[in-house]
Amino acid sequence: MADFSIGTLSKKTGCKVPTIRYYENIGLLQEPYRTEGNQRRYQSKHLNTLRFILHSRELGFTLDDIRELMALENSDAGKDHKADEIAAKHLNEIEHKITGLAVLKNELSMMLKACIGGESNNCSVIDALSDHSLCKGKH
Amino acid sequence: MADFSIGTLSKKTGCKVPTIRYYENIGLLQEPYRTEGNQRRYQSKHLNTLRFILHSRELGFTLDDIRELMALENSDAGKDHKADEIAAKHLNEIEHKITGLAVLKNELSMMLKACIGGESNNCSVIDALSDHSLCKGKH
DNA sequence: ATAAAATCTCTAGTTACTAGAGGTTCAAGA
DNA sequence: TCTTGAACCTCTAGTAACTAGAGATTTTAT
Repeated sequence: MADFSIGTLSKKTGCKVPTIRYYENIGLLQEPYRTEGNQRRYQSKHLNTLRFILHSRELGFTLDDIRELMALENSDAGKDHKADEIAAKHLNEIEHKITGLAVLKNELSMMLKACIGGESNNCSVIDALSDHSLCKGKH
Repeated sequence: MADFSIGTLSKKTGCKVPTIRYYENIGLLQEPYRTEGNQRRYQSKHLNTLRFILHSRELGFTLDDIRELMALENSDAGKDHKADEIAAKHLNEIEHKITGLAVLKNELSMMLKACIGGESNNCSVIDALSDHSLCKGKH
C-alpha cells in the first residue's frame, strides 16, 4: 500500500492530527519522511506503533510507561519479565483507584440520600462537605 | 485564638504551603491580612474554608466545582438543590470511572495470567498491547 | 545581636494534550 | 493547465492542579 498523509493516519486510527504530531515531538512516534513540500508521509510501521500507543493509553498506561515498554521491544534481555512488571504495577494502581473510588461513592451517596430523605430544609451537601468530622478516620 | 502564619495553617490542615498560596492566587481562598513585613496572617475563617476545599478535593471535586459550591453558599436561592445536582453529577462520573476501571482491570489481569500461565516464551504483555483485535468491540 | 527557620515573589516545570494564528502545499475539477 | 478549497505546516499558548527552585526578606529564638 502507498504511503499516506497525517490525515489518513488520523482516520485509520481515530487519533487526532495534532496528537500524532505531539507523539512525534516527544519522540514516541518515529519521524516519517517528508514530501518535497514538507508534508509527512507515513508507512505501515507508523500505523502499528501508533496503534500500540493508543491501545496502551486506553488501558491507562502513561506515555512514560509506553516509552519504557517500547524500549523493551528493542532490547531482548529480560523483556517479558520487565513488561509484566510494568503491567502488574499498573494493575495494582488500578485496584487501588477502584477501592478509593468505591469509598468516595459511598460517602457521596450517603450525603445525597441524607439530603433527599431529610426533613430539615438546611440539609445540604455543602454542610456535609464543611463538616470535617464526617470524614475523620477515613483519610 | 491568635492569628497564625501560613506554616501553621499548613500544619493544621495538612495542605502544603505553596498550595495554600496557589488557592489564594486563583481566588479560592480569601486573602488574609499581612504583617508589616508582608507575611500572611490567617484567622479561623480561612481555616474553615481551606478545610472545606480539602475535603471536597478528597471527594474528587474539581476546583471549579468547589468554586461553584462556594458561590452557592453566598446566594441562598436554590442553594441546596444546585449543590445536590453538582454532587449527583459527580457521583455519576465516579460510577462511570469505576465501571471503566473494572474493565481495564480484567483486561490487564487476563494479559498477565496468560503470560504467567503460558508455556511459550514469546508470551508478552507487549504482544497483547500490540494486538488490536484483543480490544476490538470494547472500545 | 545574630543566626537559623520561615516567609516572600516570581518563573518554569509537570501530564497529555488542545486550540489558534498565520502561512504553504496538495489534489481534484473546469 | 489553472484554480480553489481542503489539508497541511510551525509555533505559541492554554488546560488542571499543583510542585520546585531561585534569590531576597522577615521573624523568632537564643
